[in-house]
Amino acid sequence: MTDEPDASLEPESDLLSGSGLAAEKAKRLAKLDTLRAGGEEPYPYRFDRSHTLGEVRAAHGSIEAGTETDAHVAVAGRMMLKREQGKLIFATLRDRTDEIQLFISKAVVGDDAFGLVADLDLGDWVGVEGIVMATRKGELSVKVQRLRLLSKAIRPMPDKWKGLTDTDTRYRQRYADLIVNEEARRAFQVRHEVIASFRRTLHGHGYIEVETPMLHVEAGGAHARPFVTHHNTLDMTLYLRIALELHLKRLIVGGMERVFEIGRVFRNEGISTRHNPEFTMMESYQAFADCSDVIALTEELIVTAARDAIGTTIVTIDGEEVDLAEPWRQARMIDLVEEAIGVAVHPSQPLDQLRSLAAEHGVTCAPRWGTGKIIEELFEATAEHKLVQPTFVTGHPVEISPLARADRNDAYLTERFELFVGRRELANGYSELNDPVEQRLRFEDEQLAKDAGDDEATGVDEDYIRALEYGLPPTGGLGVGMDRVIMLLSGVHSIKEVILFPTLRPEVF
RNA sequence: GCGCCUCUAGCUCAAUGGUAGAGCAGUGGACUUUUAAUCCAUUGGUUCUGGGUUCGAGCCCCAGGGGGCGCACCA
Repeated sequence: MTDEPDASLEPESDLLSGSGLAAEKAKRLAKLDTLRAGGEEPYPYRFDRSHTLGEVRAAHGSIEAGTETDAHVAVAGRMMLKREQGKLIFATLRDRTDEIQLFISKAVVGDDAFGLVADLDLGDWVGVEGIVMATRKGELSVKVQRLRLLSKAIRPMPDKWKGLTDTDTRYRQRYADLIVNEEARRAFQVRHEVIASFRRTLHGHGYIEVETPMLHVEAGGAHARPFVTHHNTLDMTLYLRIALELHLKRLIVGGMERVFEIGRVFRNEGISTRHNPEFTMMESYQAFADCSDVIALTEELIVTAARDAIGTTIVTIDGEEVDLAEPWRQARMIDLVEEAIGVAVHPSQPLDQLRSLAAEHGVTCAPRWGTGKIIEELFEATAEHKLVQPTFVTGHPVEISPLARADRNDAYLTERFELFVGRRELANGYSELNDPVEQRLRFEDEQLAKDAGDDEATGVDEDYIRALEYGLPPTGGLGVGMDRVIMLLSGVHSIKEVILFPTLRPEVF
Protein backbone atom coordinates (compact mmCIF):
# COMPACT_ATOMS: atom_id res chain seq x y z
CA MET A 1 0.00 0.00 0.00
CA THR A 2 2.85 2.37 0.50
CA ASP A 3 3.58 4.66 -2.37
CA GLU A 4 7.01 5.34 -3.58
CA PRO A 5 8.35 8.88 -3.23
CA ASP A 6 6.59 11.44 -5.35
CA ALA A 7 8.15 11.18 -8.76
CA SER A 8 7.65 14.85 -9.48
CA LEU A 9 10.29 15.68 -6.91
CA GLU A 10 12.87 13.30 -8.30
CA PRO A 11 15.46 14.10 -10.95
CA GLU A 12 14.09 12.79 -14.22
CA SER A 13 17.14 11.13 -15.63
CA ASP A 14 17.21 7.98 -13.52
CA LEU A 15 13.51 7.49 -13.35
CA LEU A 16 12.71 7.87 -17.02
CA SER A 17 14.80 4.87 -17.92
CA GLY A 18 13.53 2.72 -15.07
CA SER A 19 10.26 1.06 -14.23
CA GLY A 20 8.05 0.76 -11.21
CA LEU A 21 5.45 3.23 -10.05
CA ALA A 22 7.80 6.17 -9.50
CA ALA A 23 9.32 5.80 -12.96
CA GLU A 24 5.92 5.38 -14.55
CA LYS A 25 4.65 8.55 -12.96
CA ALA A 26 7.82 10.40 -13.95
CA LYS A 27 7.36 9.38 -17.57
CA ARG A 28 3.80 10.55 -17.63
CA LEU A 29 4.67 13.82 -15.92
CA ALA A 30 7.35 14.34 -18.55
CA LYS A 31 4.66 13.92 -21.20
CA LEU A 32 2.79 16.85 -19.63
CA ASP A 33 5.82 19.09 -20.17
CA THR A 34 6.16 17.91 -23.75
CA LEU A 35 2.49 18.58 -24.44
CA ARG A 36 2.62 22.05 -22.92
CA ALA A 37 5.78 22.87 -24.85
CA GLY A 38 3.87 21.95 -28.01
CA GLY A 39 0.98 24.24 -27.09
CA GLU A 40 -1.34 21.46 -25.96
CA GLU A 41 -3.07 21.91 -22.59
CA PRO A 42 -3.30 18.49 -20.90
CA TYR A 43 -6.03 19.66 -18.51
CA PRO A 44 -8.46 21.74 -20.58
CA TYR A 45 -11.52 23.29 -18.93
CA ARG A 46 -14.33 21.76 -20.93
CA PHE A 47 -15.38 19.69 -23.89
CA ASP A 48 -18.57 19.91 -25.94
CA ARG A 49 -19.96 16.41 -26.21
CA SER A 50 -22.65 15.79 -28.81
CA HIS A 51 -23.54 12.22 -27.81
CA THR A 52 -22.93 9.77 -25.03
CA LEU A 53 -21.49 6.47 -26.20
CA GLY A 54 -24.79 4.81 -25.37
CA GLU A 55 -26.56 7.28 -27.65
CA VAL A 56 -24.09 6.55 -30.45
CA ARG A 57 -24.73 2.84 -30.10
CA ALA A 58 -28.48 3.30 -29.93
CA ALA A 59 -28.47 5.35 -33.13
CA HIS A 60 -25.89 3.39 -35.13
CA GLY A 61 -25.46 0.04 -33.45
CA SER A 62 -26.80 -1.89 -36.41
CA ILE A 63 -24.79 -0.42 -39.27
CA GLU A 64 -23.21 -2.87 -41.67
CA ALA A 65 -19.65 -4.04 -41.27
CA GLY A 66 -17.12 -2.08 -43.29
CA THR A 67 -19.37 0.95 -43.76
CA GLU A 68 -19.13 4.56 -42.71
CA THR A 69 -22.02 6.81 -41.82
CA ASP A 70 -22.07 10.52 -42.36
CA ALA A 71 -22.84 11.02 -38.68
CA HIS A 72 -20.35 13.38 -37.11
CA VAL A 73 -20.15 13.02 -33.34
CA ALA A 74 -18.19 14.44 -30.44
CA VAL A 75 -17.76 11.92 -27.64
CA ALA A 76 -15.70 11.81 -24.48
CA GLY A 77 -14.53 9.24 -22.01
CA ARG A 78 -11.65 7.35 -20.50
CA MET A 79 -9.30 5.32 -22.66
CA MET A 80 -9.46 1.79 -21.28
CA LEU A 81 -7.51 -0.19 -23.89
CA LYS A 82 -5.21 0.61 -26.77
CA ARG A 83 -4.20 -1.66 -29.65
CA GLU A 84 -1.48 -0.25 -31.85
CA GLN A 85 -1.35 -1.63 -35.33
CA GLY A 86 1.34 0.23 -37.23
CA LYS A 87 -0.31 3.21 -38.84
CA LEU A 88 -3.63 2.39 -37.19
CA ILE A 89 -4.55 2.56 -33.54
CA PHE A 90 -7.63 1.00 -32.01
CA ALA A 91 -8.66 2.20 -28.59
CA THR A 92 -11.55 1.45 -26.27
CA LEU A 93 -13.29 4.57 -25.01
CA ARG A 94 -15.63 4.33 -22.06
CA ASP A 95 -18.10 6.79 -20.65
CA ARG A 96 -20.85 6.35 -18.06
CA THR A 97 -23.17 4.75 -20.60
CA ASP A 98 -21.13 2.40 -22.77
CA GLU A 99 -17.84 1.54 -24.42
CA ILE A 100 -17.06 2.23 -28.05
CA GLN A 101 -13.98 1.64 -30.13
CA LEU A 102 -11.95 4.51 -31.51
CA PHE A 103 -10.43 3.98 -34.95
CA ILE A 104 -7.43 6.22 -35.45
CA SER A 105 -5.68 6.27 -38.81
CA LYS A 106 -2.39 8.03 -39.33
CA ALA A 107 -3.51 9.00 -42.82
CA VAL A 108 -6.65 10.69 -41.42
CA VAL A 109 -5.28 12.58 -38.42
CA GLY A 110 -1.76 13.33 -39.65
CA ASP A 111 1.63 12.45 -38.22
CA ASP A 112 1.66 14.89 -35.30
CA ALA A 113 -1.79 14.02 -33.98
CA PHE A 114 -1.06 10.32 -34.48
CA GLY A 115 2.04 10.71 -32.36
CA LEU A 116 -0.02 12.32 -29.61
CA VAL A 117 -2.46 9.42 -29.67
CA ALA A 118 0.38 6.92 -29.53
CA ASP A 119 1.62 8.73 -26.45
CA LEU A 120 -1.71 8.40 -24.63
CA ASP A 121 -1.75 6.16 -21.60
CA LEU A 122 -4.48 3.84 -20.43
CA GLY A 123 -6.67 5.80 -18.08
CA ASP A 124 -6.35 9.14 -19.88
CA TRP A 125 -9.57 11.06 -20.45
CA VAL A 126 -10.03 12.12 -24.06
CA GLY A 127 -12.54 14.00 -26.17
CA VAL A 128 -12.95 12.92 -29.76
CA GLU A 129 -14.61 14.21 -32.88
CA GLY A 130 -15.18 11.88 -35.79
CA ILE A 131 -17.43 9.81 -38.00
CA VAL A 132 -19.45 6.83 -36.84
CA MET A 133 -18.37 3.70 -38.71
CA ALA A 134 -18.16 -0.06 -38.43
CA THR A 135 -14.93 -1.95 -39.02
CA ARG A 136 -14.60 -4.85 -41.43
CA LYS A 137 -15.32 -7.15 -38.50
CA GLY A 138 -18.42 -5.08 -37.74
CA GLU A 139 -17.23 -3.34 -34.58
CA LEU A 140 -19.04 -0.05 -34.09
CA SER A 141 -16.36 2.63 -33.97
CA VAL A 142 -15.73 6.31 -34.14
CA LYS A 143 -13.26 7.15 -36.88
CA VAL A 144 -11.28 9.87 -35.21
CA GLN A 145 -10.72 13.18 -36.97
CA ARG A 146 -9.69 15.19 -33.93
CA LEU A 147 -8.68 14.02 -30.49
CA ARG A 148 -8.12 16.15 -27.42
CA LEU A 149 -6.60 15.04 -24.18
CA LEU A 150 -9.09 16.05 -21.46
CA SER A 151 -7.12 14.88 -18.45
CA LYS A 152 -3.81 13.09 -18.17
CA ALA A 153 -3.64 10.11 -15.85
CA ILE A 154 -0.35 10.10 -14.00
CA ARG A 155 -0.91 6.82 -12.18
CA PRO A 156 -1.25 3.50 -14.00
CA MET A 157 -4.58 1.69 -13.89
CA PRO A 158 -4.98 -1.69 -12.20
CA ASP A 159 -4.77 -4.87 -14.26
CA LYS A 160 -6.88 -4.41 -17.38
CA TRP A 161 -8.25 -7.92 -17.21
CA LYS A 162 -8.31 -8.93 -13.56
CA GLY A 163 -9.07 -5.50 -12.14
CA LEU A 164 -8.58 -5.01 -8.42
CA THR A 165 -9.25 -7.94 -6.12
CA ASP A 166 -7.64 -6.88 -2.86
CA THR A 167 -10.61 -5.79 -0.78
CA ASP A 168 -8.56 -3.35 1.23
CA THR A 169 -7.46 -1.51 -1.90
CA ARG A 170 -10.93 -1.74 -3.44
CA TYR A 171 -12.57 -0.06 -0.45
CA ARG A 172 -9.85 2.50 0.20
CA GLN A 173 -9.42 3.43 -3.45
CA ARG A 174 -13.03 3.15 -4.51
CA TYR A 175 -12.22 5.37 -7.50
CA ALA A 176 -9.90 2.69 -8.84
CA ASP A 177 -12.38 -0.05 -8.00
CA LEU A 178 -15.10 1.74 -9.95
CA ILE A 179 -12.82 2.21 -12.95
CA VAL A 180 -11.96 -1.45 -13.33
CA ASN A 181 -14.68 -3.49 -11.63
CA GLU A 182 -17.99 -3.71 -13.45
CA GLU A 183 -19.65 -5.48 -10.49
CA ALA A 184 -18.78 -2.59 -8.22
CA ARG A 185 -20.40 -0.12 -10.60
CA ARG A 186 -23.43 -2.36 -10.83
CA ALA A 187 -23.96 -2.58 -7.07
CA PHE A 188 -24.09 1.20 -6.79
CA GLN A 189 -26.46 1.42 -9.73
CA VAL A 190 -28.75 -0.99 -7.85
CA ARG A 191 -28.38 1.19 -4.79
CA HIS A 192 -29.51 4.24 -6.72
CA GLU A 193 -32.48 2.41 -8.23
CA VAL A 194 -33.65 1.03 -4.87
CA ILE A 195 -33.56 4.41 -3.19
CA ALA A 196 -35.28 6.09 -6.13
CA SER A 197 -37.92 3.36 -6.10
CA PHE A 198 -38.61 3.81 -2.40
CA ARG A 199 -39.09 7.52 -2.95
CA ARG A 200 -41.50 6.92 -5.84
CA THR A 201 -43.56 4.43 -3.87
CA LEU A 202 -43.79 6.72 -0.86
CA HIS A 203 -44.60 9.78 -2.95
CA GLY A 204 -47.27 7.70 -4.64
CA HIS A 205 -48.89 7.16 -1.25
CA GLY A 206 -48.80 10.85 -0.42
CA TYR A 207 -45.79 10.84 1.89
CA ILE A 208 -43.60 13.90 1.97
CA GLU A 209 -39.87 13.75 2.44
CA VAL A 210 -38.39 15.66 5.35
CA GLU A 211 -35.01 16.24 6.93
CA THR A 212 -34.55 16.11 10.68
CA PRO A 213 -31.49 16.81 12.83
CA MET A 214 -28.51 14.50 12.85
CA LEU A 215 -27.12 16.16 15.97
CA HIS A 216 -29.24 15.08 18.90
CA VAL A 217 -29.28 16.20 22.49
CA GLU A 218 -30.43 12.70 23.43
CA ALA A 219 -29.74 9.73 21.13
CA GLY A 220 -33.11 8.04 21.19
CA GLY A 221 -35.34 5.93 19.00
CA ALA A 222 -33.29 2.75 19.20
CA HIS A 223 -31.00 0.76 21.43
CA ALA A 224 -27.47 1.55 20.37
CA ARG A 225 -24.33 3.23 21.60
CA PRO A 226 -24.07 6.67 20.00
CA PHE A 227 -21.16 8.68 18.71
CA VAL A 228 -20.54 11.62 21.00
CA THR A 229 -19.50 15.05 19.80
CA HIS A 230 -19.34 18.55 21.15
CA HIS A 231 -20.65 21.89 20.03
CA ASN A 232 -18.14 24.61 20.85
CA THR A 233 -20.29 27.72 20.92
CA LEU A 234 -23.10 26.13 22.90
CA ASP A 235 -20.49 24.22 24.90
CA MET A 236 -22.65 21.14 24.97
CA THR A 237 -22.42 17.44 24.30
CA LEU A 238 -24.30 16.29 21.22
CA TYR A 239 -24.89 12.80 19.86
CA LEU A 240 -25.04 11.69 16.26
CA ARG A 241 -28.49 10.24 15.70
CA ILE A 242 -29.01 6.50 16.02
CA ALA A 243 -32.52 6.61 14.55
CA LEU A 244 -34.91 9.01 12.87
CA GLU A 245 -37.98 7.99 14.82
CA LEU A 246 -38.61 10.58 17.48
CA HIS A 247 -38.33 13.64 15.27
CA LEU A 248 -40.50 12.14 12.56
CA LYS A 249 -43.27 11.34 15.03
CA ARG A 250 -43.13 14.93 16.27
CA LEU A 251 -44.04 15.88 12.70
CA ILE A 252 -47.08 13.58 12.83
CA VAL A 253 -48.08 15.42 16.00
CA GLY A 254 -47.75 18.61 13.94
CA GLY A 255 -50.29 17.26 11.49
CA MET A 256 -48.06 16.33 8.55
CA GLU A 257 -49.80 12.90 8.51
CA ARG A 258 -47.39 11.09 6.18
CA VAL A 259 -43.67 11.74 6.35
CA PHE A 260 -40.50 9.88 5.54
CA GLU A 261 -36.79 10.47 5.69
CA ILE A 262 -33.95 8.60 4.04
CA GLY A 263 -30.78 9.39 5.87
CA ARG A 264 -27.64 8.35 7.55
CA VAL A 265 -27.68 7.14 11.13
CA PHE A 266 -24.66 6.37 13.26
CA ARG A 267 -24.10 3.60 15.75
CA ASN A 268 -20.90 3.25 17.68
CA GLU A 269 -20.73 -0.51 17.44
CA GLY A 270 -18.93 -3.32 15.71
CA ILE A 271 -18.03 -3.46 12.03
CA SER A 272 -18.89 -6.62 10.13
CA THR A 273 -20.19 -7.82 6.79
CA ARG A 274 -23.60 -6.62 7.97
CA HIS A 275 -22.64 -3.51 9.94
CA ASN A 276 -21.08 -0.19 9.12
CA PRO A 277 -20.91 2.55 11.79
CA GLU A 278 -22.81 4.90 9.48
CA PHE A 279 -25.61 3.39 7.47
CA THR A 280 -28.75 4.49 5.71
CA MET A 281 -32.22 4.18 7.19
CA MET A 282 -35.55 4.95 5.68
CA GLU A 283 -38.22 5.69 8.22
CA SER A 284 -41.82 6.51 7.42
CA TYR A 285 -44.80 7.39 9.60
CA GLN A 286 -48.45 7.35 8.62
CA ALA A 287 -51.27 8.81 10.66
CA PHE A 288 -54.42 6.74 11.24
CA ALA A 289 -52.56 3.52 10.39
CA ASP A 290 -51.44 0.61 12.51
CA CYS A 291 -48.91 -2.18 12.31
CA SER A 292 -50.84 -4.14 9.70
CA ASP A 293 -50.81 -1.18 7.30
CA VAL A 294 -47.07 -0.84 7.79
CA ILE A 295 -46.53 -4.52 7.03
CA ALA A 296 -48.34 -4.08 3.73
CA LEU A 297 -46.29 -0.97 2.91
CA THR A 298 -43.03 -2.75 3.70
CA GLU A 299 -43.80 -5.57 1.33
CA GLU A 300 -44.83 -3.16 -1.41
CA LEU A 301 -41.70 -1.04 -1.01
CA ILE A 302 -39.30 -3.97 -1.26
CA VAL A 303 -41.07 -5.90 -4.02
CA THR A 304 -41.41 -2.73 -6.10
CA ALA A 305 -37.76 -1.89 -5.50
CA ALA A 306 -36.76 -5.36 -6.70
CA ARG A 307 -38.68 -4.91 -9.92
CA ASP A 308 -37.29 -1.41 -10.43
CA ALA A 309 -33.68 -2.16 -9.56
CA ILE A 310 -33.08 -5.66 -10.88
CA GLY A 311 -36.11 -6.31 -13.05
CA THR A 312 -37.17 -9.42 -11.15
CA THR A 313 -38.53 -10.43 -7.77
CA ILE A 314 -36.37 -13.53 -7.66
CA VAL A 315 -33.21 -13.26 -5.58
CA THR A 316 -30.65 -15.87 -4.67
CA ILE A 317 -29.77 -16.22 -0.99
CA ASP A 318 -26.96 -18.62 -0.16
CA GLY A 319 -27.69 -20.54 -3.34
CA GLU A 320 -31.40 -20.72 -2.60
CA GLU A 321 -33.85 -18.96 -4.92
CA VAL A 322 -36.43 -16.82 -3.18
CA ASP A 323 -39.31 -15.16 -5.00
CA LEU A 324 -40.11 -11.97 -3.15
CA ALA A 325 -43.45 -11.77 -4.98
CA GLU A 326 -44.79 -14.73 -2.96
CA PRO A 327 -46.80 -13.73 0.12
CA TRP A 328 -44.57 -13.19 3.13
CA ARG A 329 -45.03 -15.23 6.25
CA GLN A 330 -46.11 -13.60 9.51
CA ALA A 331 -45.35 -15.28 12.82
CA ARG A 332 -45.20 -14.13 16.40
CA MET A 333 -41.80 -14.14 18.04
CA ILE A 334 -43.09 -16.34 20.86
CA ASP A 335 -44.50 -18.84 18.37
CA LEU A 336 -41.22 -19.00 16.45
CA VAL A 337 -39.38 -19.68 19.67
CA GLU A 338 -41.85 -22.43 20.54
CA GLU A 339 -41.42 -23.83 17.04
CA ALA A 340 -37.68 -23.92 17.57
CA ILE A 341 -37.46 -25.32 21.08
CA GLY A 342 -40.77 -27.13 21.51
CA VAL A 343 -41.72 -25.21 24.64
CA ALA A 344 -44.25 -22.39 24.82
CA VAL A 345 -42.89 -19.07 26.05
CA HIS A 346 -44.60 -15.87 27.09
CA PRO A 347 -43.39 -12.75 28.94
CA SER A 348 -45.99 -13.43 31.62
CA GLN A 349 -44.15 -16.57 32.68
CA PRO A 350 -42.03 -16.53 35.86
CA LEU A 351 -38.59 -15.05 35.35
CA ASP A 352 -36.81 -18.07 36.81
CA GLN A 353 -38.57 -20.43 34.44
CA LEU A 354 -37.45 -18.43 31.39
CA ARG A 355 -33.96 -18.07 32.79
CA SER A 356 -33.48 -21.79 33.05
CA LEU A 357 -34.97 -22.26 29.59
CA ALA A 358 -32.47 -19.71 28.28
CA ALA A 359 -29.62 -21.51 30.01
CA GLU A 360 -30.71 -24.77 28.36
CA HIS A 361 -30.24 -23.11 24.97
CA GLY A 362 -26.91 -21.50 25.69
CA VAL A 363 -28.20 -18.01 26.43
CA THR A 364 -26.45 -16.31 29.30
CA CYS A 365 -28.83 -13.88 30.95
CA ALA A 366 -27.76 -10.57 32.42
CA PRO A 367 -29.22 -9.93 35.88
CA ARG A 368 -31.30 -6.96 34.75
CA TRP A 369 -33.03 -8.80 31.91
CA GLY A 370 -36.74 -9.26 32.28
CA THR A 371 -38.85 -11.98 30.70
CA GLY A 372 -39.31 -10.05 27.46
CA LYS A 373 -35.60 -9.55 26.91
CA ILE A 374 -34.94 -13.22 27.61
CA ILE A 375 -37.53 -14.23 25.02
CA GLU A 376 -35.88 -11.97 22.47
CA GLU A 377 -32.50 -13.55 23.24
CA LEU A 378 -34.02 -17.01 22.94
CA PHE A 379 -35.47 -16.01 19.58
CA GLU A 380 -32.10 -14.79 18.34
CA ALA A 381 -30.33 -17.90 19.57
CA THR A 382 -32.78 -20.51 18.32
CA ALA A 383 -35.07 -19.17 15.60
CA GLU A 384 -33.60 -16.16 13.82
CA HIS A 385 -31.03 -18.07 11.78
CA LYS A 386 -33.77 -20.11 10.10
CA LEU A 387 -35.54 -17.15 8.55
CA VAL A 388 -34.36 -17.30 4.95
CA GLN A 389 -37.74 -16.74 3.31
CA PRO A 390 -39.21 -13.27 3.96
CA THR A 391 -40.81 -13.39 7.40
CA PHE A 392 -42.50 -10.74 9.49
CA VAL A 393 -41.67 -11.60 13.07
CA THR A 394 -44.40 -9.97 15.19
CA GLY A 395 -45.50 -9.45 18.75
CA HIS A 396 -42.25 -8.37 20.38
CA PRO A 397 -42.46 -8.14 24.16
CA VAL A 398 -43.24 -4.68 25.57
CA GLU A 399 -39.99 -4.72 27.54
CA ILE A 400 -37.83 -4.53 24.41
CA SER A 401 -40.13 -2.12 22.53
CA PRO A 402 -40.35 1.13 24.50
CA LEU A 403 -41.89 3.12 21.63
CA ALA A 404 -44.36 0.53 20.37
CA ARG A 405 -47.98 0.24 21.36
CA ALA A 406 -49.14 -2.78 23.32
CA ASP A 407 -50.97 -5.50 21.45
CA ARG A 408 -54.72 -4.85 21.67
CA ASN A 409 -55.17 -8.51 22.70
CA ASP A 410 -52.10 -9.12 24.88
CA ALA A 411 -50.75 -6.49 27.24
CA TYR A 412 -47.33 -8.22 27.43
CA LEU A 413 -46.68 -7.94 23.69
CA THR A 414 -46.60 -5.09 21.22
CA GLU A 415 -48.06 -4.54 17.79
CA ARG A 416 -44.66 -4.68 16.23
CA PHE A 417 -42.82 -6.54 13.51
CA GLU A 418 -39.32 -7.10 12.29
CA LEU A 419 -38.82 -8.28 8.73
CA PHE A 420 -36.21 -10.98 8.18
CA VAL A 421 -34.98 -12.06 4.77
CA GLY A 422 -31.97 -14.28 4.31
CA ARG A 423 -31.39 -14.44 8.09
CA ARG A 424 -30.92 -10.69 8.19
CA GLU A 425 -33.21 -8.11 9.72
CA LEU A 426 -34.23 -5.64 7.04
CA ALA A 427 -37.01 -3.64 8.63
CA ASN A 428 -38.82 -2.87 11.84
CA GLY A 429 -42.19 -1.26 12.39
CA TYR A 430 -45.09 -0.91 14.75
CA SER A 431 -48.25 0.71 15.88
CA GLU A 432 -46.78 3.76 17.57
CA LEU A 433 -47.28 4.29 21.25
CA ASN A 434 -49.19 7.60 21.45
CA ASP A 435 -50.29 7.66 25.09
CA PRO A 436 -48.05 10.27 26.75
CA VAL A 437 -48.61 8.88 30.22
CA GLU A 438 -47.61 5.36 29.27
CA GLN A 439 -44.72 6.67 27.19
CA ARG A 440 -43.34 8.44 30.22
CA LEU A 441 -43.51 5.21 32.21
CA ARG A 442 -41.68 3.36 29.45
CA PHE A 443 -39.00 6.07 29.32
CA GLU A 444 -38.61 5.85 33.08
CA ASP A 445 -37.96 2.13 32.76
CA GLU A 446 -35.31 2.99 30.17
CA GLN A 447 -33.82 5.53 32.52
CA LEU A 448 -33.55 2.86 35.22
CA ALA A 449 -31.72 0.57 32.81
CA LYS A 450 -29.43 3.41 31.85
CA ASP A 451 -28.70 4.22 35.49
CA ALA A 452 -28.02 0.52 36.00
CA GLY A 453 -25.26 0.71 33.43
CA ASP A 454 -27.00 -0.12 30.16
CA ASP A 455 -25.16 2.26 27.81
CA GLU A 456 -27.65 1.57 25.02
CA ALA A 457 -30.63 2.72 27.03
CA THR A 458 -31.94 6.25 26.67
CA GLY A 459 -33.29 8.58 29.26
CA VAL A 460 -36.60 10.44 29.37
CA ASP A 461 -37.03 12.67 26.32
CA GLU A 462 -39.12 15.43 27.90
CA ASP A 463 -39.68 17.29 24.66
CA TYR A 464 -40.97 14.13 23.00
CA ILE A 465 -43.37 13.59 25.89
CA ARG A 466 -44.54 17.18 25.49
CA ALA A 467 -45.17 16.54 21.81
CA LEU A 468 -47.24 13.45 22.65
CA GLU A 469 -49.21 15.58 25.10
CA TYR A 470 -50.34 17.70 22.15
CA GLY A 471 -51.72 14.49 20.64
CA LEU A 472 -50.17 11.92 18.31
CA PRO A 473 -52.92 10.37 16.21
CA PRO A 474 -52.96 6.60 15.74
CA THR A 475 -49.81 6.08 13.71
CA GLY A 476 -47.97 3.27 11.98
CA GLY A 477 -44.21 3.63 11.66
CA LEU A 478 -41.55 1.84 9.67
CA GLY A 479 -37.77 1.72 9.62
CA VAL A 480 -35.87 0.03 6.82
CA GLY A 481 -32.14 -0.71 6.71
CA MET A 482 -31.56 0.44 3.15
CA ASP A 483 -28.06 -0.99 2.88
CA ARG A 484 -29.33 -4.45 3.69
CA VAL A 485 -32.17 -4.24 1.21
CA ILE A 486 -29.62 -3.21 -1.38
CA MET A 487 -27.37 -6.12 -0.38
CA LEU A 488 -30.27 -8.51 -0.84
CA LEU A 489 -31.19 -7.17 -4.25
CA SER A 490 -27.65 -6.81 -5.58
CA GLY A 491 -26.66 -10.22 -4.28
CA VAL A 492 -23.53 -9.14 -2.43
CA HIS A 493 -22.38 -10.54 0.89
CA SER A 494 -20.79 -7.55 2.56
CA ILE A 495 -22.31 -4.20 3.42
CA LYS A 496 -19.03 -2.66 2.26
CA GLU A 497 -20.00 -3.63 -1.29
CA VAL A 498 -22.98 -1.26 -1.15
CA ILE A 499 -21.38 1.63 0.73
CA LEU A 500 -19.12 3.68 -1.52
CA PHE A 501 -16.68 4.61 1.20
CA PRO A 502 -17.04 2.16 4.08
CA THR A 503 -15.50 2.93 7.45
CA LEU A 504 -11.91 1.66 7.62
CA ARG A 505 -8.94 2.29 9.81
CA PRO A 506 -6.91 5.20 8.46
CA GLU A 507 -4.35 4.24 5.88
CA VAL A 508 -0.70 4.72 6.80
CA PHE A 509 1.04 6.69 4.05
C1' G B 1 -12.75 -7.10 22.13
C1' C B 2 -11.55 -12.70 21.06
C1' G B 3 -10.29 -16.76 17.42
C1' C B 4 -8.71 -18.31 12.53
C1' C B 5 -6.69 -16.79 7.79
C1' U B 6 -3.96 -13.33 4.88
C1' C B 7 -0.12 -9.41 3.21
C1' U B 8 5.57 -10.91 -2.64
C1' A B 9 6.76 -5.68 -8.84
C1' G B 10 1.83 -0.33 -10.42
C1' C B 11 -2.12 -4.63 -10.92
C1' U B 12 -3.19 -10.19 -10.88
C1' C B 13 -0.56 -14.21 -9.02
C1' A B 14 3.91 -18.09 -8.44
C1' A B 15 8.24 -19.64 -5.58
C1' U B 16 9.76 -28.67 -0.50
C1' G B 17 14.30 -23.33 4.51
C1' G B 18 18.95 -22.98 -0.66
C1' U B 19 20.43 -17.18 -6.42
C1' A B 20 12.64 -13.96 -5.72
C1' G B 21 9.61 -15.55 -10.97
C1' A B 22 5.35 -15.15 -14.61
C1' G B 23 1.15 -12.54 -17.01
C1' C B 24 -0.70 -7.63 -17.61
C1' A B 25 0.91 -2.52 -17.41
C1' G B 26 5.69 0.12 -18.79
C1' U B 27 10.08 0.74 -22.31
C1' G B 28 12.40 -0.29 -27.50
C1' G B 29 11.21 -2.55 -32.29
C1' A B 30 7.57 -4.76 -36.44
C1' C B 31 2.57 -4.24 -38.19
C1' U B 32 -3.55 0.01 -42.04
C1' U B 33 -9.07 -3.70 -39.55
C1' U B 34 -7.46 -4.98 -34.12
C1' U B 35 -11.01 -6.92 -30.09
C1' A B 36 -7.46 -8.97 -23.16
C1' A B 37 -4.51 -7.64 -30.74
C1' U B 38 -0.15 -10.41 -32.10
C1' C B 39 5.24 -11.16 -32.58
C1' C B 40 10.58 -9.96 -30.94
C1' A B 41 13.48 -7.69 -27.11
C1' U B 42 13.49 -5.50 -22.27
C1' U B 43 13.25 -2.43 -17.37
C1' G B 44 11.20 -3.05 -12.72
C1' G B 45 11.57 -6.03 -5.65
C1' U B 46 13.25 -2.78 1.75
C1' U B 47 8.71 -10.17 -0.04
C1' C B 48 3.83 -5.07 5.49
C1' U B 49 7.28 -3.50 9.93
C1' G B 50 10.68 -4.85 13.95
C1' G B 51 13.08 -8.67 16.45
C1' G B 52 14.61 -14.00 16.72
C1' U B 53 16.03 -19.24 15.19
C1' U B 54 19.39 -20.99 11.23
C1' C B 55 25.44 -21.82 7.59
C1' G B 56 21.18 -19.75 4.98
C1' A B 57 14.33 -16.98 6.03
C1' G B 58 9.38 -14.64 1.27
C1' C B 59 8.79 -19.48 3.83
C1' C B 60 9.88 -21.26 10.77
C1' C B 61 9.15 -18.48 15.87
C1' C B 62 7.79 -13.80 18.72
C1' A B 63 5.81 -8.81 18.74
C1' G B 64 3.38 -4.99 16.02
C1' G B 65 0.41 -3.00 11.69
C1' G B 66 -3.40 -3.43 7.52
C1' G B 67 -7.22 -6.45 5.60
C1' G B 68 -10.68 -10.73 5.34
C1' C B 69 -13.84 -14.34 7.73
C1' G B 70 -16.21 -16.12 12.21
C1' C B 71 -17.84 -14.95 17.30
C1' A B 72 -19.57 -11.02 20.47
C1' C B 73 -22.50 -6.27 20.02
C1' C B 74 -26.14 -4.69 16.80
C1' A B 75 -29.74 -2.96 12.01
